[in-house]
Amino acid sequence: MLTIGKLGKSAGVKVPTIRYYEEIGLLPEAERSGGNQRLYTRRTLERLTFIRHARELGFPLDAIRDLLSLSDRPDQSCAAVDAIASAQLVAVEARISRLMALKAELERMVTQCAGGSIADCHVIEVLGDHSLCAHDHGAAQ
Amino acid sequence: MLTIGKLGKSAGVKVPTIRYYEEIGLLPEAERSGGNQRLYTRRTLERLTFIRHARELGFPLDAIRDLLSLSDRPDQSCAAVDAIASAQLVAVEARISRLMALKAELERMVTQCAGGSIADCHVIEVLGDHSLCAHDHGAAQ
DNA sequence: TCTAATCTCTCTAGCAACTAGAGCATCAAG
DNA sequence: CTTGATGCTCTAGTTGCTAGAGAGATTAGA
Repeated sequence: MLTIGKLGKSAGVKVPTIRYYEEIGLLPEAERSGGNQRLYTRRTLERLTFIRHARELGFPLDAIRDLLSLSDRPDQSCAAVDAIASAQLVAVEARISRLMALKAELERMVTQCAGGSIADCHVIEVLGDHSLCAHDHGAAQ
Repeated sequence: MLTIGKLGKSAGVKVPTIRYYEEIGLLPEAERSGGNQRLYTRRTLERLTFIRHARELGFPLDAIRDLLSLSDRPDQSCAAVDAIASAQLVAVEARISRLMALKAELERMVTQCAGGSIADCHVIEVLGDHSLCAHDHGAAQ
């Protein structure tokens, strides 16, 4: 059995985060030692590692919750899993394309800065007037 | 003078957001009508438009606060402005490259999904084991 | 002029996904 | 047996808003 600290270290997740995951029901309530400390099995380590990896891949906790409950039903079709992952892929692609537009605009702003006084600063000017933008960047997130 | 609703419509910012910006000191406290309703000048509309545009470009509110106070000192050098914009550019670039790694990994996961049962699902498998990843994606965001 | 619809006001609470800190209790090592 | 690391619970803070309650203000139409 692992204490919360060892579990955190093994999975690469901070201790308060583990308690948070328990609180929101992403991890089951842990067994307790005589002194009321949480004790975990290897099974929970796997589950937490899964969560951490999915978080690294940008999945929101709600999606992870769904993925976890799906992974507990190994005999079912993985279509639902595929749908969640595909949705995440679409979301990531959308964020990338928005960020590319932002990047282009920021580069234009910065390279056109003549390094003079703020009164002539292209950056300030562009920020004050969207119509000076070359690209049609939408709202970021 | 504009009411908060008209100001919001003109600048493309929701009414509660305007009040929030006032609360955190990003907008000055508005004048009030006899009936205690906020009244704004064209000057505030410009300021709010500036804020909205900077937000669309992904600047955090703290950076916007700095940009605004810099833009109030037109005679100073725009080096500080440039630094803020460049930092934002770097941040955007970093997020893009992280997202590209995520995208690659998600694509790999999704395309390798054979469409069978969850027990054989590549997506679930990869999520549970980071060493199956081809790319070294870091943490998202 | 009255009234009904639409603003606007303040206040609190909530979202995601944690992080930080206070003030204790417990545990392992020496 | 003590000491330092780790653990516990609880509250509150982060970012940038959004939603809702319940009340007052304003405005357009009849």
